Amino acid sequence: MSGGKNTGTSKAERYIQPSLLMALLSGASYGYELLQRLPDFGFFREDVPPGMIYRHLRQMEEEELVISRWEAEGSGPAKRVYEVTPAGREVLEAWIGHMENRMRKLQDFVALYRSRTATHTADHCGGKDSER
Amino acid sequence: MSGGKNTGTSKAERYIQPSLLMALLSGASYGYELLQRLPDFGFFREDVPPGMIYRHLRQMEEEELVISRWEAEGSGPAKRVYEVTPAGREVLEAWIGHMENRMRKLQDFVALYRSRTATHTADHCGGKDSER
DNA sequence: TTGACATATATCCTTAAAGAACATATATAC
DNA sequence: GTATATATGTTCTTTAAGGATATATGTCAA
Repeated sequence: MSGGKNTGTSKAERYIQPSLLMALLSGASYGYELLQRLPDFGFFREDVPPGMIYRHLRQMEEEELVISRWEAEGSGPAKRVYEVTPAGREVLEAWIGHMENRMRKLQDFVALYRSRTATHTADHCGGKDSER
Repeated sequence: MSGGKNTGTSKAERYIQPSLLMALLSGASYGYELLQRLPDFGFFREDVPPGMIYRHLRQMEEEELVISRWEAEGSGPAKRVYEVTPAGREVLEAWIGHMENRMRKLQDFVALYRSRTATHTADHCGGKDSER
């Protein structure tokens, strides 16, 4: 087959930025650790491409959503430890609003679908919420 | 301005394919009409780039999610009228499942945010599962 | 002490999708 | 017959994700 037929589940939005901000909300962290914590937020599969994380962290620092400092203490090579700024918190808050808005739209869409595909075989069309 | 600072609301997923399938669910239609109906589903702004719609319709036909026929009746130029196929219905159903899944993840994320930013000014820090 | 391995960060390249501009064709009204 | 609204289609550019790879450093064992 040449096509491939991606049935239904195409590439979804990753929400990388809000996930990173959320992770940093509970305390400073660094790229390598964030790599392992990010999947917990639900928007990633198990393996997160490292380049993407570092790229985003840099970009976020440029936008002053986070600040970084080098930390040489501890074992292993030095880490660049990031911390979220007040501006970062605001942006995360905005992301939350954006997500709630998105949730509402998804809910409306699903509800519309349900109402349009409701089984019309019953003798009466009583409630529209006869689902499991 | 050099930076740009896209604060919080970056480019969101458009859900073009499910929107098109949904629109066709209630009856056959064609590109030019769909252009005007798509914003009703909430995932588009007012103006939908026409090229995008035709591109998607074509691709969906190649995947056999829709079928088209030329219709010369009526006024104006001939229209390519699309109809959703059984396979298309299945894919829409899959999209709905995907959306519900996404909704759940968004809900979890927002709930997590709320729990982490809850005002800690209260006199006790009870359990970690004090969610409503 | 040196070689292997885990940790940690950074850069580059390719691909896929969106966005936008542009091109084509036809029927109808004037 | 010419202008305009309808209708479809193509092409180009930009952007972000995904993936591969490069670099550097500390730890541990032989």
